[in-house]
Amino acid sequence: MKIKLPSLMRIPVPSDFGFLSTVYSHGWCLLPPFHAEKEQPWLDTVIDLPSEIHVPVSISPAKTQLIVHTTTDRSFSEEEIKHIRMVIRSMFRLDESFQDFYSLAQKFPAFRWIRRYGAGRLLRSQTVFEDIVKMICTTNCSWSLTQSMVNNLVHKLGIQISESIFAFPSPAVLAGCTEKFLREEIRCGYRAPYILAFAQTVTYGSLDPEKWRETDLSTEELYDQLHTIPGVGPYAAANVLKLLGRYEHLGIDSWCRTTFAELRANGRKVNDVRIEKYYSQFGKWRGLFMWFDLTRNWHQKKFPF
DNA sequence: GCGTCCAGGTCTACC
DNA sequence: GGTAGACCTGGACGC
Repeated sequence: MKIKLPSLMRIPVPSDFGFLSTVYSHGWCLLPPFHAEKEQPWLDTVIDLPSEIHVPVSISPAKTQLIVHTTTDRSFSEEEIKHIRMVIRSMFRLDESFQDFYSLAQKFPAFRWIRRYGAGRLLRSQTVFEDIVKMICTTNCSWSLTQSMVNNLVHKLGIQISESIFAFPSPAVLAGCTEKFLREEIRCGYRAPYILAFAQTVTYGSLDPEKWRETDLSTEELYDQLHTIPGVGPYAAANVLKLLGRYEHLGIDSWCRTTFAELRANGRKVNDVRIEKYYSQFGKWRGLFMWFDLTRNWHQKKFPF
């Protein structure tokens, strides 16, 4: 039986969930298919159904719920509606428990703000594949170049939904590209062979990164597997791990070093050993503590987007 | 407008 | 195991 997707789909959220704090938890909300307007309480994106239908949605918060609007007037099966709901819950990390994280944060006065602001959740893409491709695009370049690469990927290879809305390209589409195209049209530079090889391994090989969101592998085993992907080094592997719900690695980059130095060392240059040592007091949550420590100003003053 | 320099994370070759 | 250099791009800067 086919039923119409309601223009208002409502998804309950946990009491410790903060919509804006999650949307602006890091830069992903500015990379398409995500689209967020400066501090406006909604997030646009495109949900890809298994039937290869792409559904544009706009998500906004209510008191204890997310409200999902869609502009499409097509009908959806119950399974498709279930899929849309599951994807949105996964993007906003609604099914992850942050109780232990908040309990630990409460013990440190400097970190009590995190729960107060409903922060703690890191926005993630629809698929692990998309998160990894985007993470490779953040390596060794400025944020503006990352935006340029992802914009090109989506607008030149993704399915067009409307005039301005595109879906993220599938592994198969990326696997069918040439290295030359990725270099010259997407402007990926030397990352082109890495992205191509990853997409081809996912499409034609045995690698299924989506399994990593539900796996019995230890964090170190998972880290090692991520590290085997060409183009994914310590920084990228650690930050993909955070999007998989594992926070034991810090994923320190140059911005983290500079910000830590300003925040906790009076501007003096610090090495990674000192940063690791400082956050080791937060145990398995240390990666998340580091991130929200360094981005505290975003939440308390003004999001930098 | 043009040329040069620099920052950024990963990989590879070398010691 | 540690280190140096190459990879590539866009932005900043000087002329």
